[in-house]
Amino acid sequence: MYRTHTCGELTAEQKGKKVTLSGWVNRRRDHGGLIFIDLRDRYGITQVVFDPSNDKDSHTIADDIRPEFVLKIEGLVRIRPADQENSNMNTGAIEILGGGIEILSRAKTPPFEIDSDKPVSEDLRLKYRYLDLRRDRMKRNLIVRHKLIKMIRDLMDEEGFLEVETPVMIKGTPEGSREYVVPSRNYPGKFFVLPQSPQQLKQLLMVAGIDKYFQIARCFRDEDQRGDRQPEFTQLDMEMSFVSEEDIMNLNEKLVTKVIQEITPDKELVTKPFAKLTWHDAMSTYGSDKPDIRYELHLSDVSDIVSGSEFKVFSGTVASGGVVKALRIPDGAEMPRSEVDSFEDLAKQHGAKGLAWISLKDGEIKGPIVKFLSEKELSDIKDRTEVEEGDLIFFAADKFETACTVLGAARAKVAEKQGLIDNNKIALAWIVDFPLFEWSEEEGKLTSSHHPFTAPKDDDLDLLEKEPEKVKAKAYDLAMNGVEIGGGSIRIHNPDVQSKVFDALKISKEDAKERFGHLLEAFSYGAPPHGGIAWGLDRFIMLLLDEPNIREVIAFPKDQKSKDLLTGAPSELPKDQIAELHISLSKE
RNA sequence: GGAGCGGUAGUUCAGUUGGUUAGAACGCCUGCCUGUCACGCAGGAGGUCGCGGGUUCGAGUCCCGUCCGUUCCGCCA
Repeated sequence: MYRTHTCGELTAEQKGKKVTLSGWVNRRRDHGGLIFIDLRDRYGITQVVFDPSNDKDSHTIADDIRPEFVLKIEGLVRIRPADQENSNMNTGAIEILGGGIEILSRAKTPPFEIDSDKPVSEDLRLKYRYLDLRRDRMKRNLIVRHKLIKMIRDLMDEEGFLEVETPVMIKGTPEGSREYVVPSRNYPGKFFVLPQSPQQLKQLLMVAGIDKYFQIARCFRDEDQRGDRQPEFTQLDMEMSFVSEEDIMNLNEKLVTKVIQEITPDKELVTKPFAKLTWHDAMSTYGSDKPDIRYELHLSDVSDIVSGSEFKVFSGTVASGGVVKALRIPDGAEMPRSEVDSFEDLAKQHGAKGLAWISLKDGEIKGPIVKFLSEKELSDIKDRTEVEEGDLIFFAADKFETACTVLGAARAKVAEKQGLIDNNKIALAWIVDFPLFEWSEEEGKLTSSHHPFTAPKDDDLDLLEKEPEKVKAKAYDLAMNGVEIGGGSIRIHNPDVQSKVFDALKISKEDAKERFGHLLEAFSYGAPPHGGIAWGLDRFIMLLLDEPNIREVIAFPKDQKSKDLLTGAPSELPKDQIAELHISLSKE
């Protein structure tokens, strides 16, 4: 028998008991006479002491062992001597008097210290992920992740949902993100793809009458990575029949709230109920469609004030249908020039041509653009932005979305710099009334903001043909502390509406049939009104654990170039295997 | 595809204006130590300064190129 107990459970209650523990050597302290070994497993750490006067042989072996050796240790549980308790350890009241030691496995010196929270570069951690996972931080993250997913499964079950697994090899329907492609040995020139989400399959389940479906679903996207994106990631995917937007939001609000309260009881959920913002208001007020509403700092719209201004950058933008937005930076007037420049760089990164500013110092308005603005304009701007002595105001003049986004980025940067963000708070906001379509410069046509099955608002149905860009969607995103953690919609179940949407997207009937025929046909056999939502589970866990990126909550993540540094994937395949798949590789 | 930051000992980093033998901490190795728990003490080993080229009497340091990592933009229905 390898163990009678784990390394995390022994207390004074087991005093005098003969026990066997197995685990890794966390640390060894050799006092010449006494040798202390901290033995570690998934559950905790227990101190073992080897005393030559008690057992000479064990002491001799203990002398030879090193960190990360795997040991089986037998011994007696005993209370530590007075004043020798360690209150930092769960097992700190006791120790094992080592009476037998077997080296189950020797270990090389690890490339980084396991028993330390000192930073280690991430490529090294990923290459030796199995060692990284021994460390407290990652162990904790995996445990929390497990708890959270188990809790979700239980809650969904209580709500009457059925978990249904959907295939991971599906038909490619190029629309949106790039798909990972799987060749098929039996069908030359034909391919499966991995799902970006189980979207169409869950809608088919609604047609099948499953009514309330959910799945902890692996999804795949062959796009460039970010701190909160991975090529494969996990969604809590759900779909319901006979529901409204409110039904779905209410249910999810209940779930999210319960999970947060259970998993992070120390955090304060400051939005009860969740905030609800229209997409337009979120953009206009916070400069983001996933705003962090833990702090104020609102954008103002000064378009009307400067529409007739001599400053052509402003008046010209308004004349051509754009807007002029303003962001007040508290105490920004003392900002060094270099910092103002850094905001301008940020603005340019987000598509702005520039970033104008004025400041209020000693009761006087200063700044390079002041001379172009009239007294009245300046005083109206002061009133509108509620600027105070010592503040600075940034202006962005551009198309609505660009102007808002630019100042939204500035807003986030200011909040970060000025420490306005309280990490013990959680703020959740529903973002609703998204535009159904958005203009794609690249494709020169409208594309779906969400996906082509998203239902338009009932009131906007008349606009579908004439002014599709004004149509709002029955869609909703959930933003948590400035991160999008979920999104969904009511789907179209009416063939007429669907075909109008395809028209607006310039998807021909043939095209639609080729790509979505299976779904459209299914809808012709009695489709219930339905809708759903998907959470980005990794992101959600990341936020709850205060981790800076999604990789910290995934056991074996890819790096930013979508490589697996541990196994070396992706890798080349033998020529005959390639040939069998009817693929030829282009030569550079 | 683009931009920023980074790459120096096993690890995390420092390295001044270009100047002798490239340092620190932790880790590792050896010895001593019977109550430590980040044990302590003494000693030691350990470096292609990512790679290639250039400037220079002299390059970790400056220039060019390149590779890798990371963050952001594009992209992500």
